[in-house]
Amino acid sequence: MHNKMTMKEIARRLNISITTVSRALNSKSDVGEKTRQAVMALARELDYTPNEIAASLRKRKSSIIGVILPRVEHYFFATILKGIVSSAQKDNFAVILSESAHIPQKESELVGRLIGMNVSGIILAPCRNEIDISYNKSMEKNNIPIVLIDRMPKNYQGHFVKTNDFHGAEIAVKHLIQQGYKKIAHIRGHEYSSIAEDRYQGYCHALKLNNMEYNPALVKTCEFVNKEEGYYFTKELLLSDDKPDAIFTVSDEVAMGVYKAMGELGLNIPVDVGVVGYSNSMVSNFIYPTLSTIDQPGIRMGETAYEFLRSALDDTEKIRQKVFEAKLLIRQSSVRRQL
Amino acid sequence: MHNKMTMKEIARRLNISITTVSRALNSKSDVGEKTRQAVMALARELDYTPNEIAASLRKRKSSIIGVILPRVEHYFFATILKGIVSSAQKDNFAVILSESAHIPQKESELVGRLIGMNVSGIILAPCRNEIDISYNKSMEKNNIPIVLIDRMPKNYQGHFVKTNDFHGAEIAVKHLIQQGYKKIAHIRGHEYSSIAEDRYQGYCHALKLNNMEYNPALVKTCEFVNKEEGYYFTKELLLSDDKPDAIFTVSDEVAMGVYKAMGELGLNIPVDVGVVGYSNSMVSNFIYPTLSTIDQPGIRMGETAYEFLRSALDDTEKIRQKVFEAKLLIRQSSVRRQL
DNA sequence: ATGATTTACGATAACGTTTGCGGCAAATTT
DNA sequence: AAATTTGCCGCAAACGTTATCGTAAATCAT
Repeated sequence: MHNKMTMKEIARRLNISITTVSRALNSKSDVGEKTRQAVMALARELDYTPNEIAASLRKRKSSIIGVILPRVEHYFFATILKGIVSSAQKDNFAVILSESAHIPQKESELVGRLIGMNVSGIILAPCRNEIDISYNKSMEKNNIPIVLIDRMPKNYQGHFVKTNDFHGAEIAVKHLIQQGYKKIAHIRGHEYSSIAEDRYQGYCHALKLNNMEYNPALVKTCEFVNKEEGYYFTKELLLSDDKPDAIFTVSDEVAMGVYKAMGELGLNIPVDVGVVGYSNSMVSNFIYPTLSTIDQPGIRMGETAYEFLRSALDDTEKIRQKVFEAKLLIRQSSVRRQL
Repeated sequence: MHNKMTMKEIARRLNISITTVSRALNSKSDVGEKTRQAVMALARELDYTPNEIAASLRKRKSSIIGVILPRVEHYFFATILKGIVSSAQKDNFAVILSESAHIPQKESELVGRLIGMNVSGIILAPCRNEIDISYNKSMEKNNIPIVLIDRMPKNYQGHFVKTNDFHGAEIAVKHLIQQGYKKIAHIRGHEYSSIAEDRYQGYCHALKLNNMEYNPALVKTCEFVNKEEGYYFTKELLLSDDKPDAIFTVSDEVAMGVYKAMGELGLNIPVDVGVVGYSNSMVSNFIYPTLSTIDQPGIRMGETAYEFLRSALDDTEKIRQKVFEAKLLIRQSSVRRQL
């Protein structure tokens, strides 16, 4: 069990000051070429690894960014994470990952802890669309830049990266209409989720554009946004008087429940009922029939969020915002003529 | 832009020493009840968040653990990560996540950086099964405990959490045999991956146990272990003279390629060819026909790895090892009588 | 040659904590 | 009543860096 190498030790062995060692290793000016070489060589030989903790204490900022996601194992968030981690790694930035589990209070706590760790910035996928304390804590009080991803409060003014959920829903529903479906239901997410709200609005907008009547009985609101609810609401919808002939769901996962219910009811997708999901999860392309869905470029969103954060560290004025356009992937579940 | 709250500031306002503030906040002894209350109250009021960077510099250890995974967006790893993050959060431990991208040298670099960040331990899913430098760097030289997860070098002696890949493969193949399949192919992973090797050995073992001939032409080795290779090798297998009537794949993802190839060849699963995958990915239960596969409890593995690491921090002697038993999930893709 | 600038380095003080040591009352024991 | 323990607290030194400032020597311009 070796003792840990420090600059002090290198300085001692070379008979120079710690200051010089520091300068040499960080390739700053104010250090002679020979001494720099000597320091570098010895550092390599002794397998010196800089103590970034100490450095960031002194510099009052770290090369660590914090990431807070509602759920880490969820595929879409996992791809966002991938984008963040892989691009952060190129810059030698570390990523501290935490999970809010969709609990606003936890989210706020986590922001506090991240600040305590001197992270130089935070990427946050908020659980709700409220004006939130987390944001204030980070940005205004501690001057740590924050980039919101995927969801965000209304009238939010800061950095963000999202997809155009309104438009995504709109083209999904428009597509169903073009396929000849007449009564299109929507299984949506909570009211306090900005993405669910946007998708719902997009759904309404598409109906209006095509002179189709809006029927509140055809809109169901999930609590947990999972398969079980998709299953439950599909049964409810299809066993009611107002039987829809198409269902647009807020997520692919919910659509999985729709499929299951359809199977039990002996209904054919897409002949009897058309289905369009949201997110282009792995599953959607392999399920039978393949599920039409809206593609969200998770990895690129993660990368972009990281880049925004990085540049916000230097230039604090400019506000960076990016809306990725949603893309409709037409597959079997919504194409009537196919059969 | 407020200035950051520090113990010094709290001390100044209460006219006491920083020492006392520290002791009060960390609820140590040697501090009076009234002063403790006062400190706590003021800290809350000022929204003080401790600077953990400074603390961990002084204490020479942090409440941060490092996690290195080959790929973060891969479902199985994402579930492991979930297990780690959610249990770490309960202890107020932070998780630094990095990705080795299956590159051993990167893996080794990352271990170095994590050590530089004073992490108190590392959970590592190694890319290869070589005796690796990363491990030595962490454990022996710096005395930072490390827990390997999922894969590991041969003859590895330290802490680990894995599943019984040998047995998993064995029961998968045994199941195919019991279903009456006679020529069972195996699409496997790299030789230098311990899990691929174990599964391959399990495959061989099951054949031997059932007096079935081992035919090297029926074993294909992937380079990247993805859909494309599954597709490619399936075509190769089924267009050859030695046409198998069942395929056991090293992962569900590879099995996706198998499905695609089957579709193009007009072959029915499971009638013409039986398929069993590995990992119980989300997809497997929704694809048509549903894919029989081996379940790996990713979340529990992550949780266990974290617990091992935590307890290794206190008790450095004991070596902790856990092998989760693999579980066969029989679904449609391997059940012949169904049709 | 003389002054002005540049180069290369060191001494010192931070950054915000924790901790060993010691002080000094009050409380308790002998 | 003296001796000891206990409770509460502060001083000062760390932890391993980096930033600021100063300074001797070397180089430059005049």
